[in-house]
Amino acid sequence: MRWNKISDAVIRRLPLYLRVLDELSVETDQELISSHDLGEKAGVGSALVRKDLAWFGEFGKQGVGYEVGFLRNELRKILNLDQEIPVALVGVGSLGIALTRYHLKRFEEDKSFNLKQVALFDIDPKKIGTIAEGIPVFSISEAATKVKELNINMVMIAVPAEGAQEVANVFINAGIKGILNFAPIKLKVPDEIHVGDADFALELQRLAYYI
Amino acid sequence: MRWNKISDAVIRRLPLYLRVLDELSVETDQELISSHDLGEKAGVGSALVRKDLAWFGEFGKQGVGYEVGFLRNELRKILNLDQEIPVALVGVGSLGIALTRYHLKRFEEDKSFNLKQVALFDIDPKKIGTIAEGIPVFSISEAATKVKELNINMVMIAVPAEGAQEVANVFINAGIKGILNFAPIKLKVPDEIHVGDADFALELQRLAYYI
DNA sequence: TAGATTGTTAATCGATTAACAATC
DNA sequence: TAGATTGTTAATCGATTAACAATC
Repeated sequence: MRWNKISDAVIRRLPLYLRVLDELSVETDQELISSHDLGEKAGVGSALVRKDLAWFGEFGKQGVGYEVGFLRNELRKILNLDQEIPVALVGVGSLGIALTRYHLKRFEEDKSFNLKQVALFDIDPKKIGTIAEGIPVFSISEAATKVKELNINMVMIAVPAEGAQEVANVFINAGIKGILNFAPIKLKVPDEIHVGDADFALELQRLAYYI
Repeated sequence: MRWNKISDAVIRRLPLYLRVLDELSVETDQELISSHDLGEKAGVGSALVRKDLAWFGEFGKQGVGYEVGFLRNELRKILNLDQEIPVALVGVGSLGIALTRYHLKRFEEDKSFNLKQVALFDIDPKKIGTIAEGIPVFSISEAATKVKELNINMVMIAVPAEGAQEVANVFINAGIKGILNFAPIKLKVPDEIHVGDADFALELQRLAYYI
């Protein structure tokens, strides 16, 4: 990476900060923010905010704080969100469709959300070749071709648990770098592939503990 | 709680272990599992598996391992999943509907997923009073009544960001204990309320860093 | 100048891992 | 009995917080 081995705990908070800065620049004309305020809005201590940002540069001014627009821009660059990132989704079921709609809405509304959904994949012949929510549905057998053609480097997997590992393998072989996995299964992937888990059932079960 | 102050990091792994044990008892007739194997399938070190479980009791036998069925049962009890837990969802948009379908499927297929969706809520008069996916849609103004009547103690919030905090407030006042929040906003809640964040856009943005 | 807030170092806190005696 | 694996303690590792000199 461009900065050597910054902890994932740090990276996870950057989108949180970015979200706060986006809100600020849309909803207010506030031009400066302190680490204290930014932390409060993001749910993070102010010292940690400063430490996180300091990994990437000196973005603030002593006695003043951080410039909202500038910091927002820097965070976008760090997260590669200053360019449009093509993303695909596999599994055109009701969850897949809903995620796609939600994604499209987010892409329209939120200027920093530069992840563009460009392709859908499924195995159902009835779905392949159709257009869903304005996005073409391809066969999973076309993965390698389409990943290259459309420059896709991230996929969301929204297929049943049984198929998820196989789908992951196919797309990893096709050359993608990141997976957001909605299936209730622990994917086995090579070290260089990053996986985000988005199985909301796990989270619900965790919350049940505290009832 | 029944065990005093066990770290949330521990609690988060329990549903992971439970998922592995569920698979095992459905797909194989394996009756014993070692902390090593359980850890491998859950993506956790074996020492940590033993330490996590040891917080709640002595569930294993030296030289033998853990009984799959027994441990599964114990984990269910610990997570309160040995009883049906009534859950509601707020926001009957396409995301809400998809989550509901997914939830219902999961509830049918997965014996340990004892979280039952019993009510939907929305503000749209056209939706209120209807039945979606077999579940009645109530007005958010009925929250207090329905939460008591149906014994709801967890809600999933799938409304736009602008409305999420207000919805959270209403349901917290109605007496719920846990929130699974799909809206892209940091909810402010009292200490005793537990919130799970399920904004998949944040996770996608994180993954973008590693491209 | 006086007040505020950064960037950074040192101190603390918590979580994971290693190791091993106990024992099935 | 010999081999395996637990439960648990001690060691390590990493992440967060406190504190403060530098400086806007």
